[in-house]
Amino acid sequence: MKVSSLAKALNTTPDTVRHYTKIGLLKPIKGLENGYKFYNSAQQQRLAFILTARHLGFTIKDITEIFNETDKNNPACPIVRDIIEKRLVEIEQKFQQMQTMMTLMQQAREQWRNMPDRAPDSHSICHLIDAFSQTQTSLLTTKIKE
Amino acid sequence: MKVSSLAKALNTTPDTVRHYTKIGLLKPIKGLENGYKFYNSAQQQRLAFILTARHLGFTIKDITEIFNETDKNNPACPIVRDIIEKRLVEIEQKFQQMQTMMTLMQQAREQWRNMPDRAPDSHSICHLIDAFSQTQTSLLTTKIKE
DNA sequence: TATAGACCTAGGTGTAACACCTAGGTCAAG
DNA sequence: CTTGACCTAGGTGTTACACCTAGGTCTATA
Repeated sequence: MKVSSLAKALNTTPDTVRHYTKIGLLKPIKGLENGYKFYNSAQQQRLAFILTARHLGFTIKDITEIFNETDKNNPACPIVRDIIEKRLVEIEQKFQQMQTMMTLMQQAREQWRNMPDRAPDSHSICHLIDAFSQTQTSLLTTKIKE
Repeated sequence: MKVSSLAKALNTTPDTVRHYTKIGLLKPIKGLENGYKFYNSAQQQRLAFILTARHLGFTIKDITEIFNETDKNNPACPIVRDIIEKRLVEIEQKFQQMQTMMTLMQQAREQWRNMPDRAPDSHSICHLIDAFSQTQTSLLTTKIKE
């Protein structure tokens, strides 16, 4: 199989296949005459593995480490279990941060509905933004708490 | 104010201040003798603005566009309202995607608890990962639906 | 006054995982 | 024989900084 057919078969892009090849995750056979790369079914299996792992939040580095073991016939399972724990901690944290930001943005949108447009002046570049500065929001929080 | 004191004052890093300066968002005055950069209160205001906008999910490009207007004394409010809408759509979408991935990862972690370690063989690199391949999961979904 | 320690500069590199572009070679069909 | 679809290697762009380097500056102290 050549690049594009492999990509199509596994529902990804030729560029992605080339990328994985370039960084050594896939090892096609190079045609002697024209330099074209050919992927056999073992390589197809590898690509399928990579795509699934990426789908599960594994990084390219993670996958490289896994292949380092499996290529020596060592089981990857222990590493895989470790990795998912790490990546889950990370994603859960990012998820929280994202939610926090999203909520703030939604608050801003709502609050701004009732605020007029205003030209910038010496003490404010844009009062909409100003209303959400750290100092302003802490004042707000304080007020709410009172 | 020099770089570090400005950074400290607004609770950010000297590198961030230098970065914003390099890309033209901040315009300090350069000391003639030693080339040190000095930030006045207008620049401090700009930095505060940038930090708040970043906090609200605005990109550097967004902020650049805003300054393009405010520097001509045009109101930034209409742009600001537009931007938050765009960024909210984006973040809400990413949030969903992230949640989907996170849920899948959590499912994997649970499911893997009951699965043994296994060495790689010719038809499987790691059966834990395999269990979540597109084809496998669609089979699973099908089974569940039946 | 010499020096150490804290600060500053400009400029470069690294990050993640590809997407996209370029210039040029290859292949199959009509 | 040409056209169109495919391939190659290699380079750039994306985001917002963090970090590093080599070298100059400032200040307090011994």
